[in-house]
Amino acid sequence: MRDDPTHLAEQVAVVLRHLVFLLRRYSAGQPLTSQQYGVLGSLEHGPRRMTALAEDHAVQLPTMTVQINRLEDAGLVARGTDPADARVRTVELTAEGRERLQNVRRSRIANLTRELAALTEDERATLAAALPVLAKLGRS
Amino acid sequence: MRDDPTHLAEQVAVVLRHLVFLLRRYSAGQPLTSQQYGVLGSLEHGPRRMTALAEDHAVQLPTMTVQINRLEDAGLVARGTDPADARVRTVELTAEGRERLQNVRRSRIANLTRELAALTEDERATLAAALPVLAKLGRS
DNA sequence: CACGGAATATTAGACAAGCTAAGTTAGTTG
DNA sequence: CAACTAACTTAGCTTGTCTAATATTCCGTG
Repeated sequence: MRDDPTHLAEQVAVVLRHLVFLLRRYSAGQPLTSQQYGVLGSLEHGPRRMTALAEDHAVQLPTMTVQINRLEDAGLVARGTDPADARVRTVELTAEGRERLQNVRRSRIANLTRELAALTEDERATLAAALPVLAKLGRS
Repeated sequence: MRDDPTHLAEQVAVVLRHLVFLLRRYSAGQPLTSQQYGVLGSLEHGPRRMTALAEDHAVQLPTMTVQINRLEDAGLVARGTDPADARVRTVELTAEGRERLQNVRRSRIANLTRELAALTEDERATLAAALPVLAKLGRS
């Protein structure tokens, strides 16, 4: 009964709700929304096309168009074109976008680090061991 | 270095993003939104007042008013009044609301259970051990 | 090479979820 | 009792998402 998947599932469901809640609290009051930071993150390693961004974030293309419009208005990304295919629009970080991304990432990591530092070493080890398992969920 | 909080924080951040993503995918296409199910869940153990619901879900009162309006229109909750204080509106599940909540919960648990069943017993144990630690995050 | 279909993106229009500010009604207190 | 406070609701805004419709470009076939 200790490792009954259904029983475990109920506990996981509770914890997941807690975590979602936490994340929402973390990102309240930031200059950009978490979705927008997510998009910036996708551009970290170079330009991407609209379709790729939409797939990355599991949204429809028009949704991504709206997001990129706003980020472009804010000067954080720039649109370009693919020389090989004029239908394709590319998107890349501006210098300011890159800076913003780094700042936010640092602040997020710092927050999390503070929370993790409050745990015991055993707890951190337990958590670290579970991360690969959590990462596996949903990949099936 | 293995248990350096900053390093761990980076990994946790990645996994959390993954989990949020997962949850969003789970709740796509359901008849109600996950927020609405969340509200139904808060009513499971009896009537609550608007302020209490808003606090539960960390939203402002007007947001909760809108949610309850929709759930009331859908026949899933009913508003009442507090006999001791006429300013207070209470909200409780209707029979249909309770049924809907149970259905969704069953289906969610079933989904999660299926995913967990695909793991090895060791992985489930690792996950189970980490749940209390995850639940501790953000409580500080 | 012209034409039709496929691919890429944007625009338009809808809805949910959140916010703040302002309004209403009902208790509470000097 | 008048003024203040508390509990909600309403109104109006922004963001994020969707689908449907449109524009533009590419490609394959006759």
